[in-house]
Amino acid sequence: MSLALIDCNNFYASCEQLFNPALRGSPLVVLSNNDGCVVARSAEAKQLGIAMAAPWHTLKELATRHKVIALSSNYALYGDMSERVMRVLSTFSPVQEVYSIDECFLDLTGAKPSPRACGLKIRHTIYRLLGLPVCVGIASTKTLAKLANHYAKKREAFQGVCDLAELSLGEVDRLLGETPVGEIWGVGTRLAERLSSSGMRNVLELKRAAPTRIRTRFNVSLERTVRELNGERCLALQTSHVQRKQILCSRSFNQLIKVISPLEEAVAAYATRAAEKLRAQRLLTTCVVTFVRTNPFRTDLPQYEKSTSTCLAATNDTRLIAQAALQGLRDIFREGFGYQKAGVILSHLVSDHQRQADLFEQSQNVERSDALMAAMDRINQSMGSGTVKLLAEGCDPRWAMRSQNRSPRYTTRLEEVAVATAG
DNA sequence: TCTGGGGTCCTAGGACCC
DNA sequence: TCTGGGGTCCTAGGACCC
Repeated sequence: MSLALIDCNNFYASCEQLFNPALRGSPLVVLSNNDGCVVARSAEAKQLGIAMAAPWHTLKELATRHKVIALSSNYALYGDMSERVMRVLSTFSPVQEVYSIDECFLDLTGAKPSPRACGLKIRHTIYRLLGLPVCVGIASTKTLAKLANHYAKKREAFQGVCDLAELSLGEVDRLLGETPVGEIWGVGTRLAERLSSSGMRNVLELKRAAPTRIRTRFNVSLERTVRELNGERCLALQTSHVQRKQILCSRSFNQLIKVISPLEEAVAAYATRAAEKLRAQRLLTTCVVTFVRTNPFRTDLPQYEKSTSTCLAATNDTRLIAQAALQGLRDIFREGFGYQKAGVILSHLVSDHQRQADLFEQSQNVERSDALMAAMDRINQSMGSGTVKLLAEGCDPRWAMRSQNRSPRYTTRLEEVAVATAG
């Protein structure tokens, strides 16, 4: 079996450079919501030693010195480019798992003339059609394909496509021996530390560990990882659309909030967004969680964190969901803290065609609710998000996040569309 | 002094991913 | 001053049952 992992290089940064070629060749970073952390870096920014997820405010001096360009994230643009990439990739194999916004697995078993040749063609095609660079890792399991992709990116000799099956066992083990254990998919900083102190510092050392022993000393997930490193498939491809288990909407504020009224506006707005996502996925929720927290980095200030959940008869009505979320907020709000973040989680989701008749609810009400929600969604889709909204969201959201340097939504807003110009 | 054993379900929290 | 958002899975521990 040949599983391929296709991953776009520096995806967000590459998207920005695609629509604004003047950005090419400069160190470029894309920032998270609220312009908080670095979430993508161009090759030049990586060379400066800028780490993934580094807080932007700690990099200001370095950035000024090296003229680093920082853009706010533009998810409308990245989401649209992602769809195009996935559509092109789907033509190379009937078996595709879209794993994240910038990567997918393809089953290239039996590809002619070889899986690696197919990988090279994929790379060439995506660049020709969409202008985005991708790398391809190929192996017999997902965990190994992820590693192969890492080698395809890091080692020039592979020319962007690495099929571990084309290497000898000795060559593979030499590569694994040179790779820190933290590079493995599923091994984060905590596990890497624990593995290191148990004498497993590189991938080869973990590969040679006894799976059952790993299970007792660590956990079942790491046992699967060890088996996958040895070519035993434990993680299946998720080719069909899997139903979400929860929908979350939360944001940090641009300043600490001390009183409840702006929190209420924010929670009403998050509940509204979450309900929109719920309807878009044709789901109903039966449990609404509201949470708030202070800024954990401000050790000089008193800390508070609390969540609460409310059960509902299955619904997708923004009004009911917002009402439940706001009631939750009033239950957990405490005076005397500076709140930095709030959020709404919808869980215990069910499909909207298995709505259970509520004895106390007249079906008429459900129909009217459905019609109202559909009308709101239509208006907001055609005339812009927030055209129709709950009064509870407020009209002047001073708590809204920063996004000071977002590029135009070149591909999804007519008034911001990219136009090719001569010269 | 010695206080069953085996099972299920739920929740909170941790760790990880991109 | 400024430290993301949206997910998943696993585990431990408590409550409860017979």
